[in-house]
Amino acid sequence: MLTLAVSILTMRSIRQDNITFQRMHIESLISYFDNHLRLNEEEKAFVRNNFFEKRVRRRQFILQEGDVCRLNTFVVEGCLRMYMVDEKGREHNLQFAVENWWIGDIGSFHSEKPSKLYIEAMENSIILQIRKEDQLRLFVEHPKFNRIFRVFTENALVSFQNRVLQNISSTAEERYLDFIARYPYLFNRISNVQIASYLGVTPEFLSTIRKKRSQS
Amino acid sequence: MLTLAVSILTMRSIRQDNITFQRMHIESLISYFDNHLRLNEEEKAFVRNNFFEKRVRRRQFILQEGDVCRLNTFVVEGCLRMYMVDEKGREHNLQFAVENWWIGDIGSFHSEKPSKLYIEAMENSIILQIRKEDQLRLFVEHPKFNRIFRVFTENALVSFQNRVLQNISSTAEERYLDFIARYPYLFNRISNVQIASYLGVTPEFLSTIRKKRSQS
DNA sequence: GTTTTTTCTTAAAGTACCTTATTGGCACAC
DNA sequence: GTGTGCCAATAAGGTACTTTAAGAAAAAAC
Repeated sequence: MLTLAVSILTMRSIRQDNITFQRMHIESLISYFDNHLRLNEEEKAFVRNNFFEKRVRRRQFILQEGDVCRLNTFVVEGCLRMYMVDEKGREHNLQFAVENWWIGDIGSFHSEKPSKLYIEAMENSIILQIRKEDQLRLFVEHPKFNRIFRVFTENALVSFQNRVLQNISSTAEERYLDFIARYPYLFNRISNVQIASYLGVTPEFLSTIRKKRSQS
Repeated sequence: MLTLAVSILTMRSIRQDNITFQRMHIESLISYFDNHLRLNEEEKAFVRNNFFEKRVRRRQFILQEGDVCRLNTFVVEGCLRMYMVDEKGREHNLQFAVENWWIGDIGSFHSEKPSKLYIEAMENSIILQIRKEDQLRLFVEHPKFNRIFRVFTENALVSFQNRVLQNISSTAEERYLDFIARYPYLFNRISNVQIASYLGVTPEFLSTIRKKRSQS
């Protein structure tokens, strides 16, 4: 009898923890927004009601070529990558996303045309997603989010501009060093194959770059 | 006396034309906005009062390395380019802008840090510019523009993403063909030196690509 | 209309990077 | 234990692209 009571208590405690834990995730998105532009209670409620949590396991896809991207994704925990497969079957990483990053095929999301991209979890991950129609409502009913997302998009644009500049002006070695300097937390977390694909070189050539650097 | 009268008339007529002409320019920006999201009279008035027209001649700069980019620029007529100069003195074109395009160093505009970019007119051009503080007022006083500029920025982001994908996955020849297909009006208008710099290859190599293509 | 500058082309030698193939190491499944 | 990926490293031969130099054509400046 005593044992039973303890076991029920334990279960309840675990359940409680899970609820707290899940609530924490959407709250971390809310505080993320709130840090950019203070939200009122209505706006917070909209976020709570329209983003839903999802858990994806390593190697699971949240978008595949040919699908229309109908969800915008915020990463709470874990790591994902977005990539293209060319006609020779080679993969090319367009973007990684770890904690507090957004990921999605914006082009497909807006045009509602089939995406040419894949988004795959590289680790077991926890994400928050919103449907396109809800995001549109978000922008109409709570115009503040236009401003927030305009700034996010501008920041993303700047980093892609820098990447283009690097690609047309730097060697693979320079791009690798810049990657390490810019994303030290990624560099320790993902394989060199993935980094090579992001930089636009073969893993073999990245390996020779690394060797050369470790020697000098 | 008659001659004098005629000459005054002519002058007035020219002056009149210029005024009409100038008014037309800001109106073309207004109808550009209006096509994206219908503007009311207040919003139109704000645009009329806060964008100012400027004429720049070929080879003139509207931004130079080290300057903070404090203006956002809309091209009414002409053609400009934005580029970086690397440590070896080579120029790398990040973007062109012709009629109805926006150009500016968004990173510097927001951070107010010195830009690493140049923006130079490649033809005599007519542009409309807004100061940063006025654009911020635009966003606060007329929230609709957050939405408009969010969409512009998203479109720009998509095209830079495509460019990154191309740079890491395609050969110079493929990128050249794509450039021609995507921007036929630019291809006829700017020199191959500039196109090469945009694609990230030397003019000499672009020349061999062109030769190879003209033969087959 | 002439000079000056810029653009386009060609060619040869050099370098950055790719392809293919082979190896060994490490994690995970059966 | 043995098989089965997946990842990192290495090497040799090949290709894409650069560098340098030089000449001709076109455009811009005077």
